[in-house]
Amino acid sequence: MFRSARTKGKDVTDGSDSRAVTADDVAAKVGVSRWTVARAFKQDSPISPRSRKRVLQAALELGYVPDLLAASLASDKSNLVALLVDEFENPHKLVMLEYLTRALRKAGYGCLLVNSLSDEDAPEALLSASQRRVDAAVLIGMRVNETMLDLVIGARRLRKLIVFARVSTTPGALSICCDDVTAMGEIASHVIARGYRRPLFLAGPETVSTRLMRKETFLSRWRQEFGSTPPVVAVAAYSPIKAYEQLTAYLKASKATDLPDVVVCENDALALGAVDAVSQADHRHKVTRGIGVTGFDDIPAGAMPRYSLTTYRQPMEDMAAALISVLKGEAVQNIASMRGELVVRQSTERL
Amino acid sequence: MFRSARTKGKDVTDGSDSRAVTADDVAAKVGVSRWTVARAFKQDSPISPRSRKRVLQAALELGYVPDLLAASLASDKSNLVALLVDEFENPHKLVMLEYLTRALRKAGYGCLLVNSLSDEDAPEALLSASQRRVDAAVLIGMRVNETMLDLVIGARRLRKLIVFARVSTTPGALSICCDDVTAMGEIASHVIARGYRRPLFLAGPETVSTRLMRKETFLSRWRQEFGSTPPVVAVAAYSPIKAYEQLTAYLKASKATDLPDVVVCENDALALGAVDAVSQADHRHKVTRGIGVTGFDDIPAGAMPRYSLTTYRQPMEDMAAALISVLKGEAVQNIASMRGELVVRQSTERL
DNA sequence: CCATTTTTTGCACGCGCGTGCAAGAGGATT
DNA sequence: AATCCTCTTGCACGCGCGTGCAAAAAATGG
Repeated sequence: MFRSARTKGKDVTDGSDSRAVTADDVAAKVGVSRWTVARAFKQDSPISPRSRKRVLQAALELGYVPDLLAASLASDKSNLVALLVDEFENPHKLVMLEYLTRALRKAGYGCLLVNSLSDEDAPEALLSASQRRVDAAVLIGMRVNETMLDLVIGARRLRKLIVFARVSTTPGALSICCDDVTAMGEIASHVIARGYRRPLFLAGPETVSTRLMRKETFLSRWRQEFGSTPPVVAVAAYSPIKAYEQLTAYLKASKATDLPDVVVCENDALALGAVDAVSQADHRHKVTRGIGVTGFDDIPAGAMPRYSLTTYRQPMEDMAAALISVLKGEAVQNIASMRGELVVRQSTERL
Repeated sequence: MFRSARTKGKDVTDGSDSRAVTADDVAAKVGVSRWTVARAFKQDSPISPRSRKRVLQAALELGYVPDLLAASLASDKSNLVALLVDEFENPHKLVMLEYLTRALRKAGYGCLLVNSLSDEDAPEALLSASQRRVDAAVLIGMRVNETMLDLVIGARRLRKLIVFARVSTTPGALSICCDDVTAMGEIASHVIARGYRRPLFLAGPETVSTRLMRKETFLSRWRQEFGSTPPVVAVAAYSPIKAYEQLTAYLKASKATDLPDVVVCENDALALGAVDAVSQADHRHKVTRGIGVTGFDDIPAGAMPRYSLTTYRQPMEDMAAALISVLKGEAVQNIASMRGELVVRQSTERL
């Protein structure tokens, strides 16, 4: 009862009252209204240079920064983008995360990373993202699922659904990726030019890889060129280990005359395993050392001298930039058919 | 002027008005108040089973889910955790992200992934996270920086600062990691037991690795055991390539009699490069094939037959669980000295 | 059947900031 | 000096939900 008026003031002694400083505090200190403070923090808003300077100065002293949460609620724009990832075994995911988080942060967006625990969990993952009012959801190397679409279209919480690094013809979902057909065409040409004639295609899980045109492209190109269809091995997951195991088993089971002379892989994760499988000392006396290998993605590990993997680099920088443009509502050219480049290394060097 | 009252209603025809459905909508449909709707979605709240059922049913039909953004603002609890990552070259980062995002999501937290672009950028990264009112910021394998602490302590926006997988004695920052001393002790014992006697320690960037006790532990243990201090090579970054290059250069420059018989690495990222460097055909006629290598982290690539790396696995599951406990405000035992396990593979098998 | 307890429901107020518009200040013009 | 225009500032209202408490309803006991 004896506590005087200053109890409510903010100069309570040590300032250990844990309330965060708001725009009102800054406004009071400078002697302007809260809205002027807000203007000082927003580019291109009508405010006198003098006021802005004083406000920013005071904000600095008080340690004020605008609360994006409140801003999101009020403006109905969160500047938050959900990144949905369904598996973390493929090292390329880390590369994508690096590029995306970098680009998004520079553009002023926050990233909500959502681990889509399993396939069935995907819709729930998307839902949990939408509950945070994200401006867009980006599926990183994931495919869209019917339930997910219903969710998006149904409850209108999600403004944009973007499929990154994978084609998607699903209406309502925008896809940012490079042109698999052209890319795999380049790989095929390279393989052919190097003189390989008995390719084996190493694909990912059937259900997933149907979405990638890589296999189709390679096979049909080969048919067209040589009239025969190369064998295909479908690996159970995009993981080097699995690829290693399955390819090793395949090689062991093959007759010496049926051995491939090159293994064309759907991506680098598989290719790393393939290189390992191929470079084993022997497979029941069959020499596989000279077998070539190609990948797709150009992950850092592939550049190691030990792998030295011939692969195809997707234009990540451009793809990330395209994402930003899409978020800002700008139109983007060739958004689903960007061009990358073939990276030739020793894994396709004939001995 | 002629538009009647229904203009404002929500039965405008096709429902294409993009406003998301709120608790009020559900409440109206069921014939209860908004608060009852809220209760239906919250565990352990006083609500009759009947009401809850009806509300949830209506919510399902309308496609309603609570808006976490508004909830955060109102409750001053965002259930959002910022994950700060400063580099994406170390594959172990992906492993950590997987464990953390999984555990956090299961516990009902969202993850804000922030790419701390550079060392100087770290404070700003942290600031940008705090602007979203995160309940905690987790530095993944990053070290705390003075400016960051000021920020945290100064503006009281950040409730918790957690350093994951790295020790930190900084007051105000809580560290969740395994006991480097014990861990490296096990590695040292293993190396000694295997009969290696001329170790080389491969460390990361000087400024960073001083925070890790691994180097110190190994060196002092060796001194204690044999009275001599092993040589150290500090690699410029935790990247396999860099490690490969620098170790290769070192081996080339060494006299044949000075070659190490084992390379003890600060982590797997370095160790992968080390294995590659060591297993080269020759270094100016010096045979390095038999040199052992040890790592730290147990990244997936190390398990590949080609590397088959002896390493130390951190108890990621427990560490993630510990993080959850910390977030919930529970006390955790041995939070900075958890136990992992030595994983022995062929890279320390004497020929 | 009424008093009492327990369960269930409703509500005022606030979280921190954006939007759109109107009022005020300052300068230039006639 | 009065007028007009431009630059700058202030404000009412709302975003969707949580908190704490009070009112209402249902259940219990005698």
